[in-house]
Amino acid sequence: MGYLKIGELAQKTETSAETLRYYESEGLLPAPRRSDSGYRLYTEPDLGRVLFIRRARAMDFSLKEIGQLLSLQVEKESSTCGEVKLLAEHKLAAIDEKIIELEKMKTALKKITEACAGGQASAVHCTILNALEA
Amino acid sequence: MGYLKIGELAQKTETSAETLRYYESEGLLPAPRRSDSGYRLYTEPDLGRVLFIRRARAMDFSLKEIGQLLSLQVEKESSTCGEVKLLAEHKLAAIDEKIIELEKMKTALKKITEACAGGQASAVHCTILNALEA
DNA sequence: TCAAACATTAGAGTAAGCTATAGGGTATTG
DNA sequence: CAATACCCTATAGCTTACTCTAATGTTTGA
Repeated sequence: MGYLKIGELAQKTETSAETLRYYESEGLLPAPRRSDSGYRLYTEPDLGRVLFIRRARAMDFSLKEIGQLLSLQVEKESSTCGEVKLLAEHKLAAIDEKIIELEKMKTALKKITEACAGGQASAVHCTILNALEA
Repeated sequence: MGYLKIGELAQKTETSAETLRYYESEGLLPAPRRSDSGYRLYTEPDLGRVLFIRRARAMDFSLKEIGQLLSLQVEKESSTCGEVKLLAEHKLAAIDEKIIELEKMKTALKKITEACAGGQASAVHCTILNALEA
């Protein structure tokens, strides 16, 4: 009792069984106990770990980075808060860079799109095409 | 005279020869004339087309979308300005969505990062790990 | 003239994060 | 007991936009 089969864990974590096996193959999840018939049997801590992974994924951490976070987590006693914070700050900086890049794109694209009259007019004089050409 | 070999075109457009051949294979660039020895010979319009592709890439258009833009451009007479604008607006919306998502991530990550004391303290009570766990 | 720099092709490899398939065995429900 | 739903492994495929390799031919400059 208390064990979760892979499908149940998948449901609780809004992933798929394939993804969970994939995480295991990538070393993000420990190989769980098996039933006599070879089914994976997961426990509460496994559930927590998968939720951790999903949350970190939602924050755009890569699986590799999540692996680092997880090992820091596992070795909490010997890890420092600073190590964890450093990872988070790097990620924060990367996110910021992405946003800045996208804002630039947005501004440029908006400018040329707003200049475009649109409608049924022939594209011969379309300002968007012209902008991309010139 | 006036023809560019692939390396020259690559240099002028800040791409690589491989990338240009790849664009050709993907139908984004027309198959150019060849020299007697089989070398690709590019013309001015080809240069413009590659620059168009690079600028559109910089705006985050996918190669597929660029293909659409290019065919609209080629059939300017029969295309409407509206068609072009629609593509641009979709792209703009997609960029906006990405920005919003990243802003959310940023906010969440910033919050938990700022709460973290960092430093040499053991990670046992690290607020970042706790936030990801809970 | 001959080496270096450049060109050609077909095809494989890369990155990330899954997703799907084939060919099985197992558990549950009626 | 049978149908169905679930699980297993191993392997291949997907997506995007390149990037590289091997084996070979061509052009250019000293």
